[in-house]
Order: sequence, then C-alpha cells, then structure tokens
Amino acid sequence: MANIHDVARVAGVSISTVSYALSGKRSIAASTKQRIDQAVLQLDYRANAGARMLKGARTQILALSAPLHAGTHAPAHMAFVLSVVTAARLYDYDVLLLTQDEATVGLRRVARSSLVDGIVLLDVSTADPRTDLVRELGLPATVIGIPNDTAGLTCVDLDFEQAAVLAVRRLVDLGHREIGLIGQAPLVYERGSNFPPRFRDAFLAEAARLGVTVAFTPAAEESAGVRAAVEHVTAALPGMTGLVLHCNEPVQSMVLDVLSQRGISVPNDLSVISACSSFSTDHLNPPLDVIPLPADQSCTRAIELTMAQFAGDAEPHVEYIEPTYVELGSTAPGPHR
Amino acid sequence: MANIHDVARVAGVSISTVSYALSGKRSIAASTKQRIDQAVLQLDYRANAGARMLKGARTQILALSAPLHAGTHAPAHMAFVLSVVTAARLYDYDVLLLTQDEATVGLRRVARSSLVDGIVLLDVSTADPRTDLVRELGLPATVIGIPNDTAGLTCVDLDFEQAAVLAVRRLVDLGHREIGLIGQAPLVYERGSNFPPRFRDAFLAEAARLGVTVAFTPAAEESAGVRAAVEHVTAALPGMTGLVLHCNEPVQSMVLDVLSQRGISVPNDLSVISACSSFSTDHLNPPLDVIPLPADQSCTRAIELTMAQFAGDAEPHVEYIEPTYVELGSTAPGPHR
DNA sequence: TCGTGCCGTCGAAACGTTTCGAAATGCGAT
DNA sequence: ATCGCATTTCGAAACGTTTCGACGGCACGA
Repeated sequence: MANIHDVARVAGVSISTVSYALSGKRSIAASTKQRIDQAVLQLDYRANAGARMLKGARTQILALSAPLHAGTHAPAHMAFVLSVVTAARLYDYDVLLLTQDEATVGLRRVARSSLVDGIVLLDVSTADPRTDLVRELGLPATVIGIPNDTAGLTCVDLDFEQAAVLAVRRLVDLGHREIGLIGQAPLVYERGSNFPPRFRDAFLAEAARLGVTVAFTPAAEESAGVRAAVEHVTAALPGMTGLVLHCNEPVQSMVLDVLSQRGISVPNDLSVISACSSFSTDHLNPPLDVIPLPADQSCTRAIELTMAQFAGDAEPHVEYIEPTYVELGSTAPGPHR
Repeated sequence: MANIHDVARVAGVSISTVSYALSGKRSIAASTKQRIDQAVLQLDYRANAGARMLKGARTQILALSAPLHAGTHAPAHMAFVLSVVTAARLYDYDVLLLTQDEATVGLRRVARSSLVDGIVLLDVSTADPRTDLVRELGLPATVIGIPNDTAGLTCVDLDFEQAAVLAVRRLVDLGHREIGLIGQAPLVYERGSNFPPRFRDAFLAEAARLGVTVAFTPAAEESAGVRAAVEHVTAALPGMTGLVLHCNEPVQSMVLDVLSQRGISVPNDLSVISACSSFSTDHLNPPLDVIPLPADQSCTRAIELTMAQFAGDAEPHVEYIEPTYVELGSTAPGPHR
C-alpha cells in the first residue's frame, strides 16, 4: 500500500508538502499541486486511517447505537439506519454499527478507545442507560428520540405530540366526536419505548381539551391481536366515526382487512388516519391519510447536530421536527359537521 | 483520556511491560500483572484504536457491504446485518456499515485507507461489481451468496439448489405430481439477485428429473401481484396439489389469504412448503412446513471464514450450508401416494 | 542597494502503540 | 567463585500522518 512518502518521492517534494497539498491548509504552487495530484492518482494513494486517527483529531467515524428490540418494525428500523449512514457520508463520516447488547457496552469500548468522534443513538427508551453513558463519555452525541431526562443531551425527533394534535384536530374539524386510537404492541409500551406514550398521551390530552370521546388500545402484532384491538375500540365507542392508527404497516394493513370484513367502509363509515408511519401508505387499501415519520429528516438533522458539536457551536438541546398532514382520501366529514 | 504511559506510571513499570501484560505475548510476573490490571481498571484505560491500527497489523474492523435493494425484504436483510455484527463481535471485531452506493465505492475507500482488515459482502448479484473490487483489493473477504464467477473468492450460502431438491422430493414422496412454485418479485430476478434463479432452476431441474409437472411464476409484492401469481399457477396446473413458496413473509401470508378466499384448504386440498424463509412460519395460518434460511449460520460461517483468511490457512472456496426440512403440518399425502 | 514581508517548501516533532533485542536479576551447576 | 540459563523487565525503533517553526527566494518600497 502506497504511503505519503511514496507520493512525495514520485512528486519530488517533501511529505509535508504532500500533506498540505491534500488538506489545503497551506497554499501550494499550482504546478506542485498538480504533480502531487498526479502521483496520488498514479499510486491510488489514500491516507492511512490509523495514522490520521492517531495524529489528527478526527477518526471520521461515528458510532451508531441501534439495538433492534422485539416489537420494533424492522423495515422502519432499517430506514433509520440507512438514513444515518447516508447522512453521515455527506460529511465524510463512516458509521460503525453497534447492535443489541453492544449498543451499550460497545459504545463504551469504541468511545474509550477513541475509535469514533461521535455517537448517534437510535430507539432510546424513556429511561435508557445509554443516555447516562453518553453523558459520562462526553463525546459529541445526538439522540434520535426523546428520553425522559434530556439534561445535557442533544435530541431530535418528530414532534409526536404535535402529530397527535394534528390527527385529533383533523378528525374533530371534520365533525367526528368519537375517535379511536390503535397503538403499538403492548410490549412496546411496557419496554418504555419513548414515542408511543408521547403520542398516546398527547392524543388523549388534546381529545380531552376538545371534549371528544376517545378509546385507546395497543395492538399485538398477530392477526388475533389486531382483531381484538378493533373489537376493543368499537365496543368502547359504538358511535366511533374516526380512527387513528399509530402502529406499524402490517398491523395497519390488518386493521383495514378487519374493518373491511366487518363491512365498515373507509372513509364512508369511518375516517382513518395513519400516524407516524415511516413508509408510504399508497399500497394500503384504501391509501390512508398519513402524518409521515420522516426517517431521513430526523437522521439528517441528527448528523447536522453532531457535526455542529464537533465545530463547538452547539449547546445541548431538544429539537422537534414539525409533522405534516398528507391527505389521501381516507377521511370524510363526520356526523357533527 | 488515559494512555499506556499513564498506566505504566501508576503501575510503576515501563510501557512495554504494560503492552506485554495486556496482550499476553510475553510472560509477566503475576504480581506485576496484577498491579497493571489494577491500574488499567483505575484509569479505565483502553488502547488507542488509531495507534494500534497504525503499528499493529490489525484494525479489528470489518467492512460490511450491504446494499438494500428494492424488492429485498427489509427484515430479512436486517437479520443478516445483525447476524454479521454479532458474529464479528465474537472475534473482537467491529463492523463498519456500507450501504447503497457506498457498498461499492466506500469499499474501495475504507480498504485503501487500511481502515478495515476484511470485508463481508451481502446480497451479491450474479455479476456484481463488488466481486471484482474484492479481488482487486486483495483483502480477506467473504461473500454471502454465490455470484456467477466465484474464482478467487470465498463464498458461503445456504445450498439453495439442495433446498429446491428437498422441497420437490418432499412433495413427490407424498404423492404429488403437479407442483407450483411462486417466487420472488419479478424485479428481483431481473436485477440479477443470485439465489432466486439458483432455487428456481434447481427446482425445475429436479422436477424434470422426477417427471413431475411444474409451473413457476414470480410474484410482485402487492396483493394484486400475489393474486395474479396464484391465478397463474392454478391456471397452468388445474390439478395442482403441491405448492412451494420462495418469496418473502408478507407475500406468503397473502398467498395463504388468497387460497383461503378461494376455499382451498391447506394441507387437505393443497400441500404448501415455505422455502428459504428467514423467519419462523409459526404466525402464518396455517404454519407452513419450512426449509429455513438460517441467517445466523451463514453469517457466523462467513465470519469464521474471514478469520481463517487472517490466519492464512484458507484457500478461496465456495461453501454450502446444508438445508433442513421442518415439518409443521402444511403438507399431506397427495393423489399418487 | 538594502531591508521587509510574503509565498512556497522543508525538516522534525509528536501522536500511542507494538515488538525486537538486550539488560538485569536470580538460581543452580560446575 | 564463576558460568550459563531462564525469567522478567526495559529501552528504543517503527508505524504514517499532521503540523509547527523555519528557511530560501522573490518582489516591493524605501
């Protein structure tokens, strides 16, 4: 493997000249730069990562702590991982993937050995040991999701509270007064995942504020669980004309199946909204109005915030991404319009 | 951050003693080792990754080239990624994740800068540019999947050919003589993914060898595509009593729905086998006999093979993982039994 | 003609580790 | 008492880069 000495020799200059030519940190004569560039090309030279790490401040590697929990929708999880990796590359950063138990213990390892410049945390729970670890390590870090204690942390996430408000208002504005909410699998709430209760609580609060009747139920992921969930909300709200789904795609699809089997027509009999779905609802039947959960936006912003910490101009803070409402025809005026 | 000099000072020895004590490459007096261990603990010392990379041969990092293609089932993809990461950790290796276009260009970058010791390739196509790149780079590498040209490569994968044979024989042994095969989405075949045609061709060949009638069709992932696929095989084989599904979970589930809607009972009217599914078929209705695609086995073996290349005792070769057949009651004797 | 300052380049130190060769020590055998 | 050997420890070089300080040459103004 060619090193900087080889390049210097071929270009007929000293290694420091090569280094400056490549980093651009000092001015170099155009003719010299050209010779160096050519030597680099000829030798297919790339600076040794270890040496750069050792000497320079930067490793150009980020740790991505991404445990995949039971109940987490794998495609959505994947979308976040891919978005982080893609966004990091825009700043010439590579991503070291830490999963499962390594998401915590590996984080300490790679941070203490100065393998990474910064950290991105995915899928934090309300009280996540990784947040304390991040505080302890003192490395630039960004959390995607909002844990209970955000002190000293930089966090970014969709504004799930605002998303819930958006969903409730939409249905209320259309004249619906009895609204159901089908949530994630029960174990997702039990495990302490951060966003499901954020959505649920804001949903219930906004409904109460507007004086509409609501029923919430989680939905286990198998078809029996989905069936039970639909039964639960319809039993609790016999006059239900609006339904919000804060659950993953397969469950959404199953809910629509169950509704269709029961002869309930969307949106004629029931207005349905998909809340915080990572993917398009186009393929659902019918396509659902959706408040998207934009993985790429969250992740891009997370990387930006991490880079800002490198630059030193960033205080720890929590940043919310504004939700949007996409109409696809699954809502219609209700009885109180 | 504490370095080896700090540890040496605290333990009252020289840095080389510390290094040898930690690596175990020379014998160290028990009492000295104990003092060093204590100093390490006290300072929470971890060897600087950059320095170790620079000096030592090893970076303890593997590149995982894992492009996620359209039509690839994200949960299955995720399962492979997780398995690779987990297996790598058993050998004290971390994993740098390269996705999408970075799966190719990033591979060159990280390899040329000596950031990684080895490479694992996921989801190779029949003629994949990454295989040439790997040959060029000359780093230890293992391919999960079998490209057309395996010269000079170390490859490992489920023996899809044998899996197809297993499926055909099972049905034939049970007395079925007209057998359908529903495959992956059409674009998966068009793109040149390596395993779908491997399975299909071996399936057709074994069926021909045994003199049974078969019909194959790919299945697009939406419900219309699945419906069309089922129609296609039933139309082609009016007397079909056996069906093999080489497609992802959602499609399998949809196929079963369509069959049930058509009043076709499994296994009474039709024996169904799920081929090369990464996940349990327990939640399907009914659970399907399955020839599992064991992500963890392939990935564990891939890592072992990569480590063997580090050790120098490994010739490039192709290794197949023996498929197994799991009975779950979705097959029954056919008319020719 | 002689300073003065800028531009382009160079030499050398430093980063933290691993590892080679050798020194120091203790011990038994001669 | 001396030698040789084994055990334990140490000093120093080397890995490839970045970066600081410095130096030579040149143009400019005095």
